[in-house]
Amino acid sequence: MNIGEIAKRAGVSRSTVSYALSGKRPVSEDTRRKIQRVIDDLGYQPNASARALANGRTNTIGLVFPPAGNHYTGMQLDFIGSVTEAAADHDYDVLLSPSGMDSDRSFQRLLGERRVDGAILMEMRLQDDRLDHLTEVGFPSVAIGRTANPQGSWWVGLDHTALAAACVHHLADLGHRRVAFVNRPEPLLRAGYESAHRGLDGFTKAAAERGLTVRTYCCGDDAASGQACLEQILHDDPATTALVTLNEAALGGIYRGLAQAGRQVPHDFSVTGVVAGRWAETVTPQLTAADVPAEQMGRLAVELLVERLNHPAAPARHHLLAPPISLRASTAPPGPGPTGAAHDLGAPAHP
Amino acid sequence: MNIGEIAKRAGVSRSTVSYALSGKRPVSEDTRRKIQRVIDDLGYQPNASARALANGRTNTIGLVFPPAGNHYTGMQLDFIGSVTEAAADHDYDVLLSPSGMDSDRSFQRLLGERRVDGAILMEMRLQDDRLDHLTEVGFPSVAIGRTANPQGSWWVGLDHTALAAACVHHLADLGHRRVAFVNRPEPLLRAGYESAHRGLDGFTKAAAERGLTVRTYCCGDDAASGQACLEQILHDDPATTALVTLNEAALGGIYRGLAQAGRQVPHDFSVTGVVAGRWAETVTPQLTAADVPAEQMGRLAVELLVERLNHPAAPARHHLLAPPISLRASTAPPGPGPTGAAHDLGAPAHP
DNA sequence: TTGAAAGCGCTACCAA
DNA sequence: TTGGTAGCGCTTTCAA
Repeated sequence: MNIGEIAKRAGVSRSTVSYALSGKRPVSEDTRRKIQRVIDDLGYQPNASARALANGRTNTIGLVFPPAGNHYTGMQLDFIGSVTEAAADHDYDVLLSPSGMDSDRSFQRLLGERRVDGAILMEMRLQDDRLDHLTEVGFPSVAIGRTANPQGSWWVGLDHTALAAACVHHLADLGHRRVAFVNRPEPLLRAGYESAHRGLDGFTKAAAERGLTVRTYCCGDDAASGQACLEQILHDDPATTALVTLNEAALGGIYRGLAQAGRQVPHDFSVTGVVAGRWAETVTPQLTAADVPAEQMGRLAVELLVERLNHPAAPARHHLLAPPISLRASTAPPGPGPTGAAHDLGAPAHP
Repeated sequence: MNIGEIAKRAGVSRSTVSYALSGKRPVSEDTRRKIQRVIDDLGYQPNASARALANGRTNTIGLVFPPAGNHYTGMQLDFIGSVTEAAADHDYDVLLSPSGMDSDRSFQRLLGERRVDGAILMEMRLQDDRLDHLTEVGFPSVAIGRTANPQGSWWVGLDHTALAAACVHHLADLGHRRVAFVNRPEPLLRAGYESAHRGLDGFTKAAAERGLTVRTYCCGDDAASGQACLEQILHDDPATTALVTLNEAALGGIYRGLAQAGRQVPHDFSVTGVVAGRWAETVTPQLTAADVPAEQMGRLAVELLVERLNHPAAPARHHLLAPPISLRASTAPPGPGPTGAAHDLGAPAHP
């Protein structure tokens, strides 16, 4: 059933039906009611492809979500969920593309075949060929994350530098002097992942500023790697009393490694980092962390994109978020150190 | 740029270009090369909407993934990831719909506006209005999960009954007599969630068979609820020595509750259940569980759907999976009970 | 306030 | 082996 059928049954022309639907031209209350009745009776819905072909808009946005290595992280799920729901609120559908690079078949389909009106990019890199490509061809997009040079582009990002620094200051304030940093997997760092780089930067600078002794590690996105990484940390410097992590998926493994090394959190060892709140609360003790507001970020990204689609000439806008650290239960002043067996020295070793 | 432009530059007709692209009609090697050259030069890609309009296929599949309550679970992420990648392998794109019900706007768009060729349904209920609707209008779909009466429909599911029963037998074999069951949230159970119902069934029957004393609980999909639920369990029957859970998101909270109650896993208390392997390994000790093969299920669902799309008259097919229990570290023979302080009975040497 | 008709870009039928 | 052309179902301009 198509618009012609509706027109015939309502005794009007196809254009009138179209206008009655879109409201782009006045239609007498009478005919509009007549048409609506037929539409309701037949449960008519206009064909999306035809509509897209005729007016050049698909009412679909592309969500480019490459796997971060072998698999996806919990944070990505939060983004996908919030983007999809926000999009639905604006009557947009979301088309998924698992593309890691500009040259992916799936990415090419998205753009080249004009399946979507605009795109939201996840897992940004400091130099991002996907974004370069989009900007070059003038395709509307909003990034979750920002490149090294984000001027003139649309994005909603997290101030990873400030967040990692805040973690360092928090630990330094508690009296920690020897702190490790657990980053995302090495391949991602090499690929130029924004969060990994800026986080590392923020950590390093703040640590230098506070005169801390630090070591930095890359760590696979899974529990086993987290555990291995923690073992490495304690092996490299048993006097380490705290760590900062960006690696949500490794968190469970880090805790396990700590437990097996006989370090109790937070008495013997403090853990903090940048992690979506929902996942920070699954570990025991709950993680004191800068909570990634994934829900809000997804929603903002959609809103920016919709705005951009509606106003093609609008100047670039962005949101840089820097959520505060949520104090939970995984940090405390440093304990007596690796040799001590007592867990009850109320006071920090280094005030 | 469109197919006409290509035709003009290659000095052939539009139909020839079309056939050269689709291969549905022989084209001389000469002209095909000429055409290909122009296409490569201009980077031409056919417009998806036009193509969809002309041949009635969108090359897109819909993934209907309703939030399970307030938010999404880790397992859903695994499904989304595997479905998207499997679809990409078949040159299909994936359109997301957060629809919980047949009547959702987003669901109606998917079908009514013919945005997709077929759909994959997640979060099945025993009576599922979405599937009823799809079947009624003859829309090709594959469900991840199955209804009470799955005959004649396409699905890939998990034998939750057998899986939950296997957990019970595993615990009974170890000597546990008082066992709790931690289900998905109550609203989902009331809504008729398949996994929640069949899991509960399998648990109850197997427990009766083994003469166990049991209590069953519903539990919110988050750590806080898990903790609260565990407290309730120990309050209701402090002699409980083990539990079976389907609730992956509550797992961290369950462990926390156990720790706070002074029960060590697995010495004083055993935990097992049905959980995607990746998440079972984030807790310490790692969870002995029937691993949900989410990756495989997503892939199978796509393959079934593609088969169905290519052979509209093919008889319904399905896959019922029943993965074995992966023995990890969270179960052991029951300890001395709630009063005992000794943690060094016959349990495994390794914490 | 309404209708007729020309596209949108592609596919596939009918002829040659 | 190729070209011409009539749709696919909708939007929108032009006329009335």
